Amino acid sequence: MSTFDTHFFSGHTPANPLDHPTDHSPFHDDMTYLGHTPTATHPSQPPAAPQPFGQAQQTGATNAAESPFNHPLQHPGNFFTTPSSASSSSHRSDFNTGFGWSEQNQGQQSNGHQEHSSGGGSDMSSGMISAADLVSLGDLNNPISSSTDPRGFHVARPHASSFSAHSFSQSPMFDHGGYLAQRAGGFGTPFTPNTPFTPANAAGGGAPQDYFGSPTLASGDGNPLHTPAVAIPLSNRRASGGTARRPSLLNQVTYGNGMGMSPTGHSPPGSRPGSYPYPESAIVEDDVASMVGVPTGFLTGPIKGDATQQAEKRRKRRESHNAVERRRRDNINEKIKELANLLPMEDGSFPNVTGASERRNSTSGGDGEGGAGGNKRSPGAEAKLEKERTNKGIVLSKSVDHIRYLNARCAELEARNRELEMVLRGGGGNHTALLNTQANNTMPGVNTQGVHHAFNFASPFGGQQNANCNGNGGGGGMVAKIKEEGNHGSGHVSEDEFMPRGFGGGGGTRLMDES
Amino acid sequence: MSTFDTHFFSGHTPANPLDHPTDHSPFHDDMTYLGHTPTATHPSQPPAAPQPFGQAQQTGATNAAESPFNHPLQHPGNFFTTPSSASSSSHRSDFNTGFGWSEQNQGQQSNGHQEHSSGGGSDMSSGMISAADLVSLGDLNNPISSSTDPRGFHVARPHASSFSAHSFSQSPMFDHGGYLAQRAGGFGTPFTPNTPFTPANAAGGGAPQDYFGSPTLASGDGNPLHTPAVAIPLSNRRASGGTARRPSLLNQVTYGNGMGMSPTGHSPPGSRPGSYPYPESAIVEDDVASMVGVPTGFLTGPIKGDATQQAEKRRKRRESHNAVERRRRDNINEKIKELANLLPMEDGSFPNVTGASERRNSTSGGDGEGGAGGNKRSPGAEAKLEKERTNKGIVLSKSVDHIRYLNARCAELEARNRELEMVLRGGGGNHTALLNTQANNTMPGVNTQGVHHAFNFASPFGGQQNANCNGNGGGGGMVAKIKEEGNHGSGHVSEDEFMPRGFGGGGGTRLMDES
DNA sequence: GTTAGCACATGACCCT
DNA sequence: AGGGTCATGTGCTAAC
Repeated sequence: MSTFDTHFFSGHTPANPLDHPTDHSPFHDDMTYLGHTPTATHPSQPPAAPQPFGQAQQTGATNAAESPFNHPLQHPGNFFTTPSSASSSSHRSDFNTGFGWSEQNQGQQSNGHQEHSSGGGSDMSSGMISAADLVSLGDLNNPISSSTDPRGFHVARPHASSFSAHSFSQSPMFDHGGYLAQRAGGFGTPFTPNTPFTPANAAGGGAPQDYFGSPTLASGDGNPLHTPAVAIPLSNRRASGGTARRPSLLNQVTYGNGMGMSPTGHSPPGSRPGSYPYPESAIVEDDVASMVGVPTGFLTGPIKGDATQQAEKRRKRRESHNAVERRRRDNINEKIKELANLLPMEDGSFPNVTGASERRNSTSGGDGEGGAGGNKRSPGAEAKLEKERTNKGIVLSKSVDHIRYLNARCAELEARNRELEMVLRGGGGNHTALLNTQANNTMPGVNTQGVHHAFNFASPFGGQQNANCNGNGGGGGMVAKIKEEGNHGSGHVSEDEFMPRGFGGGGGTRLMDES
Repeated sequence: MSTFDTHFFSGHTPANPLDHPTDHSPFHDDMTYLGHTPTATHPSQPPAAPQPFGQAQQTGATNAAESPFNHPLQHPGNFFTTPSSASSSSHRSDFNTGFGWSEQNQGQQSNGHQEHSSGGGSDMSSGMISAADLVSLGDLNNPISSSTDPRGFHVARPHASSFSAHSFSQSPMFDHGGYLAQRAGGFGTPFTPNTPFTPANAAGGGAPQDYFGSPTLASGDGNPLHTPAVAIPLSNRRASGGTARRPSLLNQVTYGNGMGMSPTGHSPPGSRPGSYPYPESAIVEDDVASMVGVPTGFLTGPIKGDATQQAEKRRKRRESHNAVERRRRDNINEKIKELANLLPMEDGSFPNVTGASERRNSTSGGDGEGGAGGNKRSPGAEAKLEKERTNKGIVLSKSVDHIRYLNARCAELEARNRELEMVLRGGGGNHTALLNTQANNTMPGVNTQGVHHAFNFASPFGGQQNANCNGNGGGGGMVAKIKEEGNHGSGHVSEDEFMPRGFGGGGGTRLMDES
């Protein structure tokens, strides 16, 4: 058995019925009805050799080829619609151009590994000072020592950070802001009315240190004494905040309102996101001294020796942790993006197919909707569209719906298969009836053919999810049993009224549990 | 057209072929082969009335009924395995008990709406003081005015917060830490060696204020002057950190090592997570004074008037923003949890089915694996198992795989359907051949029956994803075309080596693109 | 000691 | 002006 073939919950093998006194598991049902052995293997099936995680899926691959939707009736595909787009529904042609998903992905997939180290200069990017920092400043006789990760006072001088050169290739794809411009702009980013004093433009405008612009190590002079003379508003120096944020390539193409963007805001195709140092936060003594308004001498003395030790430790740990956390976030975002790529678009196509955006861009005026919209597309439409497209909550919600749909679809197909095989086996002589009657059944869900009676797939995402991909055939009793047990009594978890901004009932998921 | 039926990318209606000069869209393909009109509607299909977002899915509902896996060969179900469990693969029975997923969800879904307000006392929970706070303290003649969201000094006295009573029913389900104990413990939580001085136990141990224990408003005396006399280590008072963290019910059941847990650490079944006030961060003047070690008088004078104005504004916005952000997080987590519930377990069952955990708990020793493990299950096995189970990255990755599998499965079923219908239509007379030969074809992927030749579903998650749920029948050319276009050239986005900790190749997704 | 998981609060940005 | 989304850094925890 492979190292990776470990089963976590495998105490009871499916072959052992003793472990299933009341076996609801669909596992034991007859999948190979009429001798048909499915060949589609589940991803969990083969004990595959260990693979790099990021390569487990092919983001940006032929998602359209995976599309289960081919019929307009079956797949309106309005996966990415929003309630806020209600006003634009009258002229729908406003939104059919400039999607550019594939281009963005192309830009994103260039070079995989990216090393990044913090610059040498004083770390301006994240100036959060914790209360602990201050209390230890004022009350050094009361050290916090019992913690497993004791915090000391941050008197660490700016360091040539050992940012550990973690490799993470993904870039966050859900950046809806204009950080790209500020980041990619680097030094030259001009001040804009809306971005008053970010570290990026602060460094670019006045301070000599290049904390964000350079992807290489120690772009500054490395002299820790070079703390910026200009009093940078420290509201932008917080560690936990929008500072030192990596650009997002997803919106790189579509986002183009130019607000605060330098001409070089768009990084060239070859360039990479994540190529910024992302310096970790570190409080410099001088900074603190100026912050609290006490003379710098207050910080000198025996304090410094101990504090620097602690601070160095803390700093190191913080940086490492930040890198780990960043990788984790990137991974999650990557997965969400893959999910988004697996979801069908409004027209049933898939976002990553090459040519999809070209199709959308090509003949925007040629629609038959009576060109109400015409070309009066607002400049932010694409960005908005992209936002809706890449909203994490929406993507996840649609993914849930999509899986449920696919389950229902599989169940339907299997029922149909069983039907056909039964007829073919010679059970019923009504071949022509089977083949013809359903052709006229254009209304989904009102199927009265007799076989589908156990499953109403008209609203498979309604209250009762009896979509079992192997259908359970005529034996719908088990499904109903599970349904009654698990659903009505204990279901209905999410009761809040929360709806993310861009999320439409557009998903079309209709709940019948509300009754 | 409903308000929610807006199409974002709908400039080209599917009915208009002019918009698709080179139409890759599977939309136009023949889905109703042989007159079979699929009834499974896509979630995006009906222009449903707007629904509360959280109700769009039924978390914890009859997920098992949606299972597409019925055959052991087709679904090993080792979705939640990890490489770290390699050592335990020899005695797999160690991990087959105590899952308790359904119970946890039951506990989580009790009452939906939860109002929470910050307590009246001084806000101890989050004591982060930003650099901006300090710079405005020390350099008040240099106000930060250019920002659209200027930060002032936090001199706001503890306030009966207008925490805006946002309702959010979800609770975070991915809390792998022991926060629950500390939180639920509230007052009585004893000090533990590893949790030196959290606000919770600090409040419980010495300070009279009940900042975390009470779900109701202003559980303290409400007197803002009652700042704690004891010098609480402020390293635990940071806003951006683990403070004021809501408990997670997902691990509530399984997490039981008792580390730092009060006897009442486990909230009763009827109780709710999220019933803690989650006070927003606010720096009190006295706190700051004590923090920086300057006399309180330092903060008095003309400073206070201006600062309080600013601080109040900031505080309000911060609280609102935090609430919004919290809702967003909860929503995302809720969706991920739903995805997790849609994923099959190792044995093919689904986590939320009532009785699943009982099944797992019932006869752990009855496996036929040769009870190597026996009962030597480590106490943290369940927690660990639960962690693996609820790892966000794993869930998302598995979801991607699962969708791809379902697509492949649908395509396979449709091909089979087409096959059967062709035979039934009278095309080929080899009824028996069709019905019998595949029965012996136990090796997936080596199907040589002729119809499946265009699609090799043996490794549908390999390099080329040609799993189209409507199969495109004999016209596999289009799929191949898309494949060639979109995949090899622009695919392969994720190239990093990152693999989340608990994630095994256990997912089994094997990539063939590596060649 | 290292790595990883999570929730959290926050700043920046966006749109309405 | 308010609400929303995002990335970030952090503290805490567990596991290796």
